[in-house]
Amino acid sequence: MKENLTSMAKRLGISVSTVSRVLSGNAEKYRISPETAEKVKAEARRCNYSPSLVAQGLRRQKTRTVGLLLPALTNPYFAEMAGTVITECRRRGYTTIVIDTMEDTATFNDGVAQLVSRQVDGILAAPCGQDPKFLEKVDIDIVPVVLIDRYYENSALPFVSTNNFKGGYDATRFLLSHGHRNIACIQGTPLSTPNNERVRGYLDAMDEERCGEFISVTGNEFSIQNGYTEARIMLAGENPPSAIFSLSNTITLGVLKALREAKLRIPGDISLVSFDNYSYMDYMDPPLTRIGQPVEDMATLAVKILFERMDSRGQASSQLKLSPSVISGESVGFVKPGRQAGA
Amino acid sequence: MKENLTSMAKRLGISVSTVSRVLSGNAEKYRISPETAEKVKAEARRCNYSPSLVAQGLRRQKTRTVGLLLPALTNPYFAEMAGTVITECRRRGYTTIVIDTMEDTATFNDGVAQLVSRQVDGILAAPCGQDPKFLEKVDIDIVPVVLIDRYYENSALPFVSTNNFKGGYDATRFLLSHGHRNIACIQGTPLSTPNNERVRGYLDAMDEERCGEFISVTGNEFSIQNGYTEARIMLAGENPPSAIFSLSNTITLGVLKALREAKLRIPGDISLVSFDNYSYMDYMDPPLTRIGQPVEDMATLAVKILFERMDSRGQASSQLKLSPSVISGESVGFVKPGRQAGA
DNA sequence: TATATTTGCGCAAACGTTTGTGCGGTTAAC
DNA sequence: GTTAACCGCACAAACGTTTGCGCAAATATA
Repeated sequence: MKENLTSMAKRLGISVSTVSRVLSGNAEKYRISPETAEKVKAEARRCNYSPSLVAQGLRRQKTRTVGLLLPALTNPYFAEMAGTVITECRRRGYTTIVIDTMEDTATFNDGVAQLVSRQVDGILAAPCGQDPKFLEKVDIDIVPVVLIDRYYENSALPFVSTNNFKGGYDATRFLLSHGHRNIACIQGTPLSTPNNERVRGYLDAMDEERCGEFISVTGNEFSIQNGYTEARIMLAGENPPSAIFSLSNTITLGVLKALREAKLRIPGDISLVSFDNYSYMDYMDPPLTRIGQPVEDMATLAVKILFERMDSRGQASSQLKLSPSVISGESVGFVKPGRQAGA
Repeated sequence: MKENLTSMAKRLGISVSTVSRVLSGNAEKYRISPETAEKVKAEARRCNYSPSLVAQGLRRQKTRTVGLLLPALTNPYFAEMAGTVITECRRRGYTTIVIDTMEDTATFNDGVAQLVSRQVDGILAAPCGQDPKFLEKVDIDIVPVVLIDRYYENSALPFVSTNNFKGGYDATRFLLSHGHRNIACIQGTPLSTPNNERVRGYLDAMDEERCGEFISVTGNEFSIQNGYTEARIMLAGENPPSAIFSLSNTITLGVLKALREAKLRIPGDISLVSFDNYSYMDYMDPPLTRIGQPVEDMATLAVKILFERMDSRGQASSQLKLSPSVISGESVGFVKPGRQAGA
């Protein structure tokens, strides 16, 4: 049942090399006669032979496989990314090994080691941890690496990411333009580039508008729980914000829970802008105003760049930040001018 | 930089076999002296050797890899499944190759062929298409297969799925118990087992309550678009339902869009129950009443069964249906008794 | 007819492991 | 002082491919 070149060669009474050459499409290159070639192909069809990609991988030192490391597939943002990457790789005849690193640096490093052991031809990663050294070493010595979503500040590793600064900035400006001044920002893990860039955008916008006194950045995780906790603390404080800028879809769900418990109406009592975009957000109460990331474009581009690097290692390292977009919902209201002027 | 047994053996002045035996933990089995063993291990650490899993795979005819085929990673239901499967496999020292079949039978079959070529040690699949023959053949001749979520009616292939019949039945009974009689069901792809079982549950419940005259099953795809279209048609009809039973999260989003456009209030004007459960549904307008599937349990169990079959091929084929749960939201209202009695 | 070229294909090494077998040397048994 | 048992390791084949090289026969050239 498990056919291989040898068994077919034996049956045909010819050598393995001839069979191999025919089936790998090198018949004329090696001057195999059309008749022989046809016989081989027929036999291959007959016993529906499929080559062992393991053996091929060993011999060719190419596995036609790429590795994908993501922090959490349960996050629909990364799930969509994974879907696109897998499909794009498939289009090119490559299969994808996915590793869910669970936001854990050890698991991440382990995963990279696994991929190297498996001799993948390229690695796509949203890294965990702050130290680029390991990945840089892998990239230089072993196999090309392209980062996606998250990247390292001081590294030449190529990446494709959202322009998170712009996202943070635009979101904040959107709130400012509606008269809000006391705008609180609830962040995710403070160690990741996307988070820090979003915060920087928020800070810049606030500063531009001379709202330094209202600046408030809290939270420490991209999770529902974190959003809930921070929102509760905030609402219990003495000068609660008129608007919240939530840095992820998960945080937003937590915030919503807190607001609902506090019986606050959106946008009547408080306004909300969230990072990330999913169709369900149009059906929430109220539909959310949000910052959409071009997930599909990012994934497609990252794959493209990875394959370019796989083809020829000489490429200049591209570091791309794609623009996010503001998607209007109904979760942002106007504040009467002057109302918050005196803090 | 890329170390292997040979290079290390050469440097140590001993044979490859000895190095191999030490590093694969068979030192004492082959009576390698502790001193030699230590030297080898030290050298391996020094040049941080990691074995080529490709070569190992070829020699051992085991790749420590499982293949996972899913219809659409963009669906958070499958994304969560993928996450759990990947993590469970990782726990056991296996990596996972994920294939997104995009609900396409050809892509699915292709994917299975790929996995076979790559000599995965086991396959986990939510199949596309109705013909179990191919997969059965693979399962018997090549590598164990376990189905997940979707399965074949007349096949001995093991599977783990939700008890979709119960889900459909419970959902319908829930609506019936609130006085609804004219309950419309919007289905997904009519060729998949989950869909058909859910519909069967709906039909059974309706029949039990002698509501045969109100039975209405429409739609043909697990998509937002389908939900939207069918809901619109339904509302334009002459005897619109008082409740809708939507067979997936995606369909539900479409239904919501249609209802909103028609300015119908939930549950005031119309009630809604949806299959699938996500935390965001608690924050919708209104929070949805829904049927939750035990995704994580399913995935964990499926992996468990797969590994049992991988260990010893003799296992009895287990076919499991896990119970779904009704999660109460606020999208179902009471109907005044008798109101719909006369159709 | 003798030489050169081409045609069609097989040999064998290599990719990096694993593992059955066997060999020389030390130690034990008698 | 034989023979037996054991210890520590090396040899080589195998897993299923790919591919450089070369060989014999056929054909072309002179």
